[in-house]
Amino acid sequence: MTRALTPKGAATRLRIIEGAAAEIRENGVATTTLDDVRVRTGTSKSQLFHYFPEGKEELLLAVARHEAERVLTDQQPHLGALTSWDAWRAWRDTVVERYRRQGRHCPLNALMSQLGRSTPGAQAVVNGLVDRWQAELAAGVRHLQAAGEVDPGLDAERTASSILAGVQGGVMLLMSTGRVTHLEAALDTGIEHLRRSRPAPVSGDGAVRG
Amino acid sequence: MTRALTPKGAATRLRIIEGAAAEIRENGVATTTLDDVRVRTGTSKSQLFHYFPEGKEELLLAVARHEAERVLTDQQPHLGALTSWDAWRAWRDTVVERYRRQGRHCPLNALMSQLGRSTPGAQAVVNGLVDRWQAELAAGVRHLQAAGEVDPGLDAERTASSILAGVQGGVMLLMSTGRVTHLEAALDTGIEHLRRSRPAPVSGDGAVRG
DNA sequence: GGTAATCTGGACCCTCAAGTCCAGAAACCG
DNA sequence: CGGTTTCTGGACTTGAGGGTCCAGATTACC
Repeated sequence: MTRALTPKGAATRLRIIEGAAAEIRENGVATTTLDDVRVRTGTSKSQLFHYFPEGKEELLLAVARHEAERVLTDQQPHLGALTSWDAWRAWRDTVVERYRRQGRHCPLNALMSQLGRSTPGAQAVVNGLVDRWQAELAAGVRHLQAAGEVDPGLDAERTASSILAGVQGGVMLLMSTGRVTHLEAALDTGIEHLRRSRPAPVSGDGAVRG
Repeated sequence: MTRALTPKGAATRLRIIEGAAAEIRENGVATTTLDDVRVRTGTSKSQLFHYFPEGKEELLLAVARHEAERVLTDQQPHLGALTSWDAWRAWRDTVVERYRRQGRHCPLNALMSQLGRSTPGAQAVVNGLVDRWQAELAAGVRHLQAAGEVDPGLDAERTASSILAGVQGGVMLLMSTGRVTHLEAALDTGIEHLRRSRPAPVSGDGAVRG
């Protein structure tokens, strides 16, 4: 992808990406100019184009990749180990907290709007993120199924897909309205749905709750 | 809001809004210029500023209002009469079809990203849309509750909120990935969740399905 | 019909930000 | 070291697009 980059060069490149990401997180992608990035990162125009020959587009794509990575890592370690109801709840809380803090800005969404979703590069970034996210959730569903906590007849991928949609929509509504209630409602409903799916106890155990 | 507008003027103004909306739907807000709108609507620069003195911002806001209205009317008549499971299913199908057709562009989302969500005007548009949408869904939930089809203990607003989040996220994922499965999964899960909440039949009627 | 408003055409301006260029400093490599 | 590549600084070009202006056409209203 990038050829021959001395340590110094790599550091500068990274500094540019992180500076641009911060700038965009604070002021939005629409108002962020290369000059803003230049000033913030203490670089010059030529450096920007040295490391991102395609110009702004390429830089934004790199920032998008960076932000997509953040989205997932910010949910760890919970997202990677959804093996119990408690783990699911911890994950839920982490997500709510993460986005409550982020508030009304969603850098990734903004970036995508800007880049145009049809660009192959943008496409790849978002597809990768969605696929990985959904896979983790599906794995979590399967864990619960294996533990007999969830109806084994449930389609794990489809359920994960629906939970993911709820999270996405909740975040979008948080951005738009400033209220976190949609996100909470979506997460709670999703988990509740899992819980209630528990198969009618074939062998004793009439209790509703574990 | 707008004072003294002759019929002719009103027509021109509307033509501008609709032309701009179409342009944005086709090419995205980021790439749409006033000149594009001008050409498409057969108007001149001075007309644009005559009808939208604040310039592009004001025009985009008008377009956003227009699109927000479309979002709701496109779901009618079903959204307004969610009084039975069949009505809910019809609504579900309408939504899926509507967004499948719309494909990867979401004018409203793009508009919002562009306008900045903090602008009071943009704020009002999206809040109005969300509130009305959620209210209709909540009304639908209450209908089912009144008919004894849904657990009366369920918080109708919160449930509506969660369904709405699912739709929003499903649409966003449709835009990003091009696949409609998330939206379908979210809607189906939401409705399924309502169905399963049905109180254990106190008086006979052991069947699972109506 | 007159006059006062609204409406329209299009040339012009002006800012801002992306992108280019080249020269010079620093780092790598034999 | 000497040559070559990578890296950096900053002035310059370019063009797009939002916004202004004013003169002239059209319409409303008495």
